[in-house]
Amino acid sequence: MVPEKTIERLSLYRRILLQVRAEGAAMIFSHQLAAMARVNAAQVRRDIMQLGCVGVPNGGYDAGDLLDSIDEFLYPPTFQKVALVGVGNLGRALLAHFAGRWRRLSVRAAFDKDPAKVGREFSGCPCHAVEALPRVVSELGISIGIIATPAAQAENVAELLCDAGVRGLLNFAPVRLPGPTHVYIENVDLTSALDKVAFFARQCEREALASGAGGTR
Amino acid sequence: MVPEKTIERLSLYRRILLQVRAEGAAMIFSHQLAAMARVNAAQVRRDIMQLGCVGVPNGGYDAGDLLDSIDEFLYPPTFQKVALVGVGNLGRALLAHFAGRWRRLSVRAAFDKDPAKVGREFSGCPCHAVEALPRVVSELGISIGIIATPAAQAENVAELLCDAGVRGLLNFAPVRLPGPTHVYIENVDLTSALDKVAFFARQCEREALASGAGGTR
DNA sequence: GCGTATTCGTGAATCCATGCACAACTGAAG
DNA sequence: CTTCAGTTGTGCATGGATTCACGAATACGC
Repeated sequence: MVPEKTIERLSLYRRILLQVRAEGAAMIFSHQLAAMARVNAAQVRRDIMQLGCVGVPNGGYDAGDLLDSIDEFLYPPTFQKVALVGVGNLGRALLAHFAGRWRRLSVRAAFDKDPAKVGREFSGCPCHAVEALPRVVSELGISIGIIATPAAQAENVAELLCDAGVRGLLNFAPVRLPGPTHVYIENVDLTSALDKVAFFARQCEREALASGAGGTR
Repeated sequence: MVPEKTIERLSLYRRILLQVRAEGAAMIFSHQLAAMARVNAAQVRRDIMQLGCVGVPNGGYDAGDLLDSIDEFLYPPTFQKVALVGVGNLGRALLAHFAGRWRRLSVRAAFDKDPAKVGREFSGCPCHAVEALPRVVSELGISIGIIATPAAQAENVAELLCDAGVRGLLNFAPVRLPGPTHVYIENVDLTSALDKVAFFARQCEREALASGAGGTR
């Protein structure tokens, strides 16, 4: 119903609006928001329409109202809990990155199979043994899983999480996870991302040389 | 010319093919690759066409040839060097994640403004002061930059890198970077990603409840 | 050699996202 | 009150990516 990209942009608008409000601006125009988010102004207005939020012609949008509408639209009325599996370098970085970033969403449990990590806390989040996953996820009512394990374990972990009742997965392992019905899966492939940048960087290089417009190299 | 998504998938196919070859299979069909990459078989064939690589009807593709073609297509003839800025939690995780993963691509320099980090090595990559960035990037011939700084510094760092001659940027800071011509920019927004999963997880939840088909919660 | 079942390559159709352009509306100035 | 510059909301066109569907080609069994 609501386009995926719109959700991503709303999350971005929210951060921009927080900053805008901190600077004291009460009203904001679509083209201002668009410039800061590096998107088209029409796009911004379309996205805002999805919220049911309206602006006034020649008046713009009320930054506070907009922020509230995004919060209400994007975040749940009840608290939403997240679990992270794989407390390696990436897992710890994600825990630190996500800690305290939301009001009604937080990573409440981490899991790892390394006994040295079990029982410790990482960025305020307790680490359990993987064996305890079904029980802990169930008991805490966790609805989202983040997978930061090596590729080999990813599929297994995904199944564990889904069986335990999770409804969304954010996967950082370099494999594409299958999508069981009624579980939303987002794959973030860091290796592909760098491969892509490397490829198009070379293409830019060639274009720059061909057109004569160019950097230092 | 070549679709962005195709490049991402080729990177994925490559990893799958490495595994397939390790298991001893010589030939592979488009539908097999498609199943493992969770995409459509026609998509796989289209992507492979871009390589100029051909298969034989009813015979499939030669896994080795395919792998070589992808390597040749995706990776540069000359070595490609990468710099990472921001050696925080995320930066260190990325250094560890990317270390030794490619043959003709590697992260050769890291930068941070914390004097305690300057001079040390992280995952085999030396950390320099940010002030040294223009010189080091130039001297080493680095063509790609990874930004893992807080949002506030991201734009500045991006400009530094571009001025130093970088042709591609992979940005993990929670802001959208502007795109100067002839520099390819990829924004990876972790916060948006989790927001998106959280949103659609709730939607899945509702659907599951509505349809009666369901998990444990 | 021949028929059959299977797969590749690709034109056409479909779908989704983005950008353009304009009518409708508002607030301010004269 | 009237005019006018400026903004919102949205129909329409554009474009890119994905899927469908089918002709052409091939391996295999007999």
